[in-house]
Amino acid sequence: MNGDSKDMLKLDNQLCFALYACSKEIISLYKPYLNSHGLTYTQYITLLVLWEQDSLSVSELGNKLLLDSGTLTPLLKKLEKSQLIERVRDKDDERIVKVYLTEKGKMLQDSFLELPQKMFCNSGIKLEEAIDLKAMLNQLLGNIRKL
Amino acid sequence: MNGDSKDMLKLDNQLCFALYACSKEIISLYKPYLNSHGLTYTQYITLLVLWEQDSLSVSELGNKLLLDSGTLTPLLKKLEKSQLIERVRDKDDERIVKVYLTEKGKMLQDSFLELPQKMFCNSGIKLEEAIDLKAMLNQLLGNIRKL
DNA sequence: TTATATTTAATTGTGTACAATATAATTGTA
DNA sequence: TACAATTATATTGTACACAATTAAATATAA
Repeated sequence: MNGDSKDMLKLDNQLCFALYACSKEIISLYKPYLNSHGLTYTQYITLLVLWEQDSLSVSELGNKLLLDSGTLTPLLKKLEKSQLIERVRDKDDERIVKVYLTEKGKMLQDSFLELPQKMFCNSGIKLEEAIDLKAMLNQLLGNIRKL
Repeated sequence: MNGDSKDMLKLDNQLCFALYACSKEIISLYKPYLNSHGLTYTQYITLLVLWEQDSLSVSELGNKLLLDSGTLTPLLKKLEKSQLIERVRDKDDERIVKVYLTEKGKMLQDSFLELPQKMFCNSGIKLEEAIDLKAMLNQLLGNIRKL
């Protein structure tokens, strides 16, 4: 009984560590591609959201990316400094800062159109498995965020 | 064609983001339990390894946890300050720092014996799914680390 | 309408992560 | 034995990540 409990505490039996490690390792596969454009992974997924829907507020970005203003504010300032986005305080509600892609930011999307395919190949995973895996992750994420 | 490429770039189609988000959210479920013992998640998994096998070097810990000395050195110093471990430079090879659990560090394991079960319930995932999910993650991790 | 509450970003502080570099100890080899 | 190459850890610098707090703007209620 106590032995079972100790077994469950082994690193290799931790689903959470598998997630944590996998996440980091996959992100590290992105780095060569992203670095060559001066981007980090977090900056990249922020751009993914904006390419899909421009002119979001900081909190809307945070809701989609599951990041708070403590992470996003400095990150967005960096993207602004590299002239990929603009941060504009909303005229109607001055609490809100809206984020807009610049022309340079919009154009940058073209450089990444092939990246998902490239990353998929790098991962060496089968399409079926990738679909299953993502479905399970999304369901798990849904469970957690309902709490 | 171009439309497909843009679809693939949507955040919701990114396996990597699902992993990244899931990892963070599950870790956040651990926080209440860990904080009450003054631990972070990374400190916790470091202790998991040491509870399984005491007296590892910094690089051995790093190999298991997929962390480098830049992360581990300050983390281990914090665990040492809270008297859960000791860092001892190896007599035979002075390059090596070995990490030992203190009595207090060994005892602490008892406080966490029920945590895996608790976390599993919190996640709301089915046992079968958790097993499948971990198997897929470990295989993916294996693929990546073979590159 | 004025006081209170809520919302939104920004700031501060702590703790990872990791690349790049530094330093010291050890090993391999001419 | 010297000395170059390697190994192990530590340090530095940059960038998240998030809790807690602050501050400003807006909404709500008495």
